[in-house]
Formats: sequence, structure tokens, C-alpha cells
Amino acid sequence: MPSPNDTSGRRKQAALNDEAILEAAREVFLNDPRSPISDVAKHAGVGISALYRRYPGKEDLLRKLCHDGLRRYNAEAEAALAEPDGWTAFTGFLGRVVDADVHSLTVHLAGTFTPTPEMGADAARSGELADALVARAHATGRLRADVVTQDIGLVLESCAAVRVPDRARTAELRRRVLAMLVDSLARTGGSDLPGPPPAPGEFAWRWRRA
Amino acid sequence: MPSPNDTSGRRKQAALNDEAILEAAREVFLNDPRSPISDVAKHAGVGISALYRRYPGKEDLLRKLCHDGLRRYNAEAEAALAEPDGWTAFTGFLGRVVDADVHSLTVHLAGTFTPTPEMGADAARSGELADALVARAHATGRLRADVVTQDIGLVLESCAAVRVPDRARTAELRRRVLAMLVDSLARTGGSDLPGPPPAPGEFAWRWRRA
DNA sequence: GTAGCAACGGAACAAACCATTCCGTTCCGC
DNA sequence: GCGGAACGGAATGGTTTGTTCCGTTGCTAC
Repeated sequence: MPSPNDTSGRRKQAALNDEAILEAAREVFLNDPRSPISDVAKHAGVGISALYRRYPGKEDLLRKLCHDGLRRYNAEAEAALAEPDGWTAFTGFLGRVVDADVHSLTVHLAGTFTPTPEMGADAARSGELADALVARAHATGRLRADVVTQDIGLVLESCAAVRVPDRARTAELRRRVLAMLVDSLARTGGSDLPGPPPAPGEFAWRWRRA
Repeated sequence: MPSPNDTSGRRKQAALNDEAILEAAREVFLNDPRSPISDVAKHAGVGISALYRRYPGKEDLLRKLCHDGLRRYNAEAEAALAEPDGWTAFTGFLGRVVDADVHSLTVHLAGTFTPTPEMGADAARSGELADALVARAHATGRLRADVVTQDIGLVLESCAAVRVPDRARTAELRRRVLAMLVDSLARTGGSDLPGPPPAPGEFAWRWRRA
């Protein structure tokens, strides 16, 4: 009589599938949120019913993916705020978020489902955390004066746009772009950045249902 | 007996529609290349038949849009090469290409149609022109040493990723990102950019038929 | 050892979507 | 005025895709 927390056999297999499905869903839906759900199943190497056993419908899967991304973002931000140096916290945060492709998860998928109130709360918290991160970076004096919190969105968006078929290579190229951007954010002496800076809520339109 | 080059009446209206349709197609397909063709008609304020009178099918419209973008890119590059100063040529080129949203046109649409041989030739020419632009920028000594031609693709991709509902505002925000990136490209003293630089042809996969 | 059921694969179904065609209408050009 | 270029938009037919259904498998519990 194996325990409920099996480490092999049928239960174990099911647990593996849980992860395989989420992994496949990330892969497929980040590439194109409008992909058929059958592609996810194929990618995960399971049948369609394995998917429907876990999620009531496509939208629920999308929503979970996105919400997970949002939570990850907040977790990274909180971890970064624990860092003593404000500049390291700021740049480290950006790097980890870019590596985890969290921005695609939250932004690319937005609008493909109706959000829950809880997601709204988490999104609001994201804003606060980002504000804190930027404020602390400014306090170190190493962050360009005319950079605002919303510039983070601009930076992450730019990095997430880089994409090649190979995942590891994508990460490398994104790091290259991020390095350029951070390099520029660190210039405290140069000329001002052009245009009105991005305003709070200026990217919120994405969350409107498609 | 009005001349063939009418400036009013039916002919004129048709000519206006020509432009309205192209304009609408850019707007709609850049937002999502998989949009139904009826959306383009709606955006242009014409019926569907006005579209099919001009293009044999959806793919032809997509192809024209993309090819026009490619030609515009080459035209801008050639114009820039006429500029005496290599650095101004380089940065001016980037700015104009970003403003015209040419990168989305060529890259975002790639893979939605089967390319013509002529497009292949134009694409090859793009590569040569970009090489020349980068070489001249390097010659001025103002371009960071470890920047390669393909970094242009990275930069344009990053800028094109920025998007808000309002077109003029989108342009402003893209300019802001471009300013950051160019700012970094101009740093001749700092630390090296990470990772192997993008290789020639590394972005060619996009052109594979979807 | 074996009955029972959790988990599954994938065919089947119905609804939605969409490129393209078709036809009746309008009104400019001659 | 008449012929036809240009058009609006409904109709069509094929494809795509979310979801359901059913038969099978092989652990699990006793």
C-alpha cells in the first residue's frame, strides 16, 4: 500500500504529466497564444483528455499560466528588495525576469482570458514593488535621473521581443539586449531620454479582453 | 472629358481607396498577421470586393506589404549611405526605420506568404547595405567595437516590440527605447556586450512558411 | 489474485471562423 | 443616356478548433 505521495507508478506518472503539460503550454502559447490546445497536448506527449482532466477549458490554462508568471514576477521583485545594494537589486531583478521570460507570460497572454480579481490585486502589487525597486535604484545615484518605473515595462518588452528557435540562444541574445539597455540606464551624465516617459497604466490596455 | 489622371470623381475615389486599403492593411496586419481580411476592409471603410478587385488573395496583399517594407528599408539605407558622416548616417537610419515601422513590416509578416525570388534578392541587398552602414559607423570610431551588423536586427526588433493603442504615442515610446539603445551602442569605453553576437542568418528562420 | 477505478489516447462532434465568390446596385465617363 | 467600372455585403464551402465521449490500460486496494 504505497503512500499517497507516490514516487513511482501511476501517481508519479500523473505528476510528471502535470509538469509536462505546463511546460508544453508555456512553450506553445508563448510562441502563439492562439495555438490550438491540441498542439499543447502533442508537445507534452499526452492526449487531449489529459489536459481536460486538469483544466476545465483552454481559458483556464491560459489564465493559470499568466497568473503564475505574475506571481513569479512579484516573487523575484520581493527577493530583489531583500538585496542590500539598490543597484544590484535593480539589475539582478531585470536579469532574472528576462531569463525566466516572465514578461511574455504576463503580457503576451493578457487579453486571452477574463482576469480574476486576485490577478488584479497581484498586478497592483507588481506596480508597487517595481516602484520600490526603482526608488531604491535612484537612491544609489547610479540610475539615470529621468528613468521612471514604467521604463521597466519598456525594457522588459524590448528584451522579450528577441526570439530565435533555440531557447538557450534566445536567452543569450536577450541578455545582450538587456546589457545594452541597462548600460544606458546607468548613464547618469548624458543627454536626457526623449519624449514624455511612459505613464502609469499606459500598458494596461493589454488586459482588455481580446 | 477628364484626363486619365483624374483628381476627382470615380477614378479619384478608386485611387483613394488604393491608399486607404494599404494603410488599413498595415494597421491591421501589423497588429496581427492572422487577422481576417474582412477586418482590413472594415478598417479601410470599404467592402470586401474592393479588396479582391485589387489583390488576387490575402497572401498577395501580405506579400506586397512586406515587399514594400523591404524596399523602404533599402531606400532608407541607401539614402543614409549618401550622408557624409558615418555616425549620423547610422543613427539617422535607425531612427527613420523605427519611425516608419519598417521592421515590423518585414519581419512580423514574414512566414505568412511564400516569398518571390525578387524579395530574396532585395533581402540580400538589405544585408549588404546594413554591413556598409555598420562599417562606416565603425570607421568613425564612435560605434562600440563589439557591435556587429546583426545587432541592428536586435535593436530594430526591440524597438518594434513597443506598442500602445495610439500610433503617435507608440512612435514616441519607440524613440525612447531607441535612444537608450543607441546611447549604449555609442559607448566605446565600457565593458563588452555579453554572449556571442548575433550571427548572419540567425534571424532567417522567420521567412520559413508558417 | 482480482475487482474497480483513476488516468489516458484519440476519434467524433458541433460551432466558429474565414477566404473567396457572387450578385445586385450605383453613378462616372464618354 | 448607356455601358460598364467599382463597389457593398450577403452567401458559400472548406477548414480549424474547443470540447465531449468512449473504449482501453494497468495501478491500487483489499
